Amino acid sequence: MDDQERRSMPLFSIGIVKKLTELTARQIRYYEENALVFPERTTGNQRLYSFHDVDRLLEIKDLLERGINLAGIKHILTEKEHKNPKDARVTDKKVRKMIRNELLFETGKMGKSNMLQGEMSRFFH
DNA sequence: CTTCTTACA
DNA sequence: TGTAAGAA
Repeated sequence: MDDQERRSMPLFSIGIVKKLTELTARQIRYYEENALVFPERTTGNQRLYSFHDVDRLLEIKDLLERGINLAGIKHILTEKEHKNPKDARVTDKKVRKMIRNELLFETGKMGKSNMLQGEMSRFFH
């Protein structure tokens, strides 16, 4: 099995992930509700996170600390998946640009409240 | 004892 | 987000 498979292997309980990410169980579950991470489940319905999931959570945590909301983070992560179907990574330059735009959006410097998904997409490109 | 879901401050 | 409840 290759690296990709290993990184996607469901291995950690939410308790381990809490320690690894420094996030609360509440947050970890909440981000799942918002489709930011997709942990597997055991037969007993227990969540199992992979290295990939942990990486995503750390990224979410970082973005959150930069003042970006879940919607913005979702777009950024979705963009990365779109641009990186496999491994190729998004340039730091592009990430900074998306973060800057998100911050502007948040600050409301361009009339926030109800920007539609379509506009949001164009906004990020 | 840990985790899950649901609901409420 | 935190936390309480009751179940698993």
